[in-house]
Amino acid sequence: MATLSQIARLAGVSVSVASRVLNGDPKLRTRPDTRDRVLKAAKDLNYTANYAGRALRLARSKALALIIPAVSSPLFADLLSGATEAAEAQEYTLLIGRSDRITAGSDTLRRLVGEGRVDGFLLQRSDDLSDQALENLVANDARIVLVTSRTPGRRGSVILDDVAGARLATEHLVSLGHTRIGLIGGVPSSDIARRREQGYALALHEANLRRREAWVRRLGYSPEMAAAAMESLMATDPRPTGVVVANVNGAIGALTALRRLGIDVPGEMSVVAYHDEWVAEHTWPPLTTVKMPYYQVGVQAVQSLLSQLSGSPPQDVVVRDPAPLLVQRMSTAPPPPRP
Amino acid sequence: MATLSQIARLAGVSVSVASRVLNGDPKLRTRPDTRDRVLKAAKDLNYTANYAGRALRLARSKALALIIPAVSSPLFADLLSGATEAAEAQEYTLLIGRSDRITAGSDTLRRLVGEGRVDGFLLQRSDDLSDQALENLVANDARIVLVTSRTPGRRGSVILDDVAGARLATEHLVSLGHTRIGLIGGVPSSDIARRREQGYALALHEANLRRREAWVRRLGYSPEMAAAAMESLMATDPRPTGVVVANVNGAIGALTALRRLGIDVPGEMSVVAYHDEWVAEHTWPPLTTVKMPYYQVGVQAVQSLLSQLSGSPPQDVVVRDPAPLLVQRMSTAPPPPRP
DNA sequence: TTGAAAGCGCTAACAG
DNA sequence: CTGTTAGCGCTTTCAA
Repeated sequence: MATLSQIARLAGVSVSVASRVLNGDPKLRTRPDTRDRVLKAAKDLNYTANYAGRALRLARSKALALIIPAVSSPLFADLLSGATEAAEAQEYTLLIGRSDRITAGSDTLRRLVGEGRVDGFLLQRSDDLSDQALENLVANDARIVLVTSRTPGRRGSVILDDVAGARLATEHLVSLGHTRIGLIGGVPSSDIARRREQGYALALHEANLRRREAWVRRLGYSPEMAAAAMESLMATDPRPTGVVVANVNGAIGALTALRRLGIDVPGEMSVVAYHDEWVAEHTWPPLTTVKMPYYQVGVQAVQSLLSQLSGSPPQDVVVRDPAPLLVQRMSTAPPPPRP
Repeated sequence: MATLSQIARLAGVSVSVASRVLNGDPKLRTRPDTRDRVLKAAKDLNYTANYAGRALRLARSKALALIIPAVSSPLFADLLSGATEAAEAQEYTLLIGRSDRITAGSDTLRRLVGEGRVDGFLLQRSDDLSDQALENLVANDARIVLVTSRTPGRRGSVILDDVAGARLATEHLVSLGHTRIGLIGGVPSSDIARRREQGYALALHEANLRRREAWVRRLGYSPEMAAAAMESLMATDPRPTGVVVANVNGAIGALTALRRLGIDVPGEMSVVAYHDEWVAEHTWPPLTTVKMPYYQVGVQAVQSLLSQLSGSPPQDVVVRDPAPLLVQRMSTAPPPPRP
């Protein structure tokens, strides 16, 4: 590849002029034709600035890393698209990492920025990283923003409006006439799970419905865990007629469990899921979901990170736009008539 | 972060010694205690070599990019894991890009390596990039390996054993007693699709079954396309009693179509899918699939790329290990009795 | 056994 | 309006 000095030589100028022309330095005044010669030389030699040279000089890599737990969830695509889009708009490159590698004692994060490979991180924690471990890990490092989760001891996060989302899901069941509504939620240690449960509780409260501890399960979001949760919910008496599953992938597992038990959906049991993704259209029955602005979380997260990197104090933001949207499909219906 | 010269100063040696100690230069002979002082200093200052400095000096970034079309397919996770694992084993970093951005005229690829951000690529083409466009794009660039696809004019690829996989899927239906077997395949311009169709044809041939053009569809792998294909297959007369769908995500769509049509699976129609993924366990009925070594393709691809980068001539490799595996679930059964 | 020094490609302060 | 120059952090040749 061509280097700056080759451009300069070809254009008959010094490297510094070439550099400034190519970077569009605003406070540079040149004769139009010098400028043109440089531009032409760059085009002729098909010049692209060497990344390492620039990074070394500027002490910035213009790269960010997105660290996420599970790349096998289709949900992840939205977040990634948003982040990629926003990063590219600012001429940043995005690296993907897996957060199951990020354990309490690991220095993966520190190493990546220590090496200068990336300027900062978007970190979506995995559920088995405790608040304490997380805080130790990220300390008050302004080069990190937490995605979808927050932790008390630390600023710099962007999350969904989980209470609004879970509330909308619950209200949907309420509006169909359900009075016995269960929740298949995340693990209790997760702030995300707690917010979603709060939304659920809020909707029940406003509908004057009793919230029964026997109808809530907190095993986690995986299809397997949610399936187990659903099975145990079905063993309660009386059992719920509708359930909100706090994650689509879990809802898919829950549907499987119901099928195994021979329970008709939505005839005997309604299921509404938090989050929407393409698979939800193809389950049986197709899942009624609440679509959350996950893409926008990605966008906002890189914007937050970039502004932290340029010195602004870390903020905790919650993305409310677009608002949670109920995508009505076929897994929900009025409850069966009381015998 | 600490720099080499800080280490050197702290250890009371020159930067050159520090560098060589830290890099484990084999032809360096030092007094044990000099070595120890350097190591200790590095540990005390928590040293990590600056990435840009090294990249600039060595003119290599130690980073690779994986460019794929659809990040929303759970399948992708396997490929990514394999590639990541293999890359990290060689101390390379992996970048993810989306190949829908890589259009015929685009210079995204050239720019990424032109800038020196990455040393090379794994490229999984999107179906709508023609052979010709692809060849123009990648020319004979040794910094690229094609993943899951190949193109006649070019060496340097790693693919699955698609004919074996599709054949296994088809044989499964044959062994259940099906004689009227359809195929929902990829678009005709795709070499991948052609190989899978070949495997299908081969199995039919060996079973002395007639291959009917009316029973094959070539619309593509998306759930929507496969659903459309399935619908039109069901309009044939006589219609097939079993169908192999050349991609899981397509199979999920195909199941949806069958449900819309009120056709019982596997009672009236058996469905077997190429590729396995977690969602396949949770469809209704759970999908019988052929699991392909996708993870290993990821591993092999970075190995191939790395060896191309170090000068070996590009090879075309097909991953056969582990062999395609039939994962029997509930979407396949013997054909209905002939009336 | 160790050190000095050059130079990778780039930007920016400063000088003309 | 344009050029000279220092230096980012690193590896490596060469000399001591």
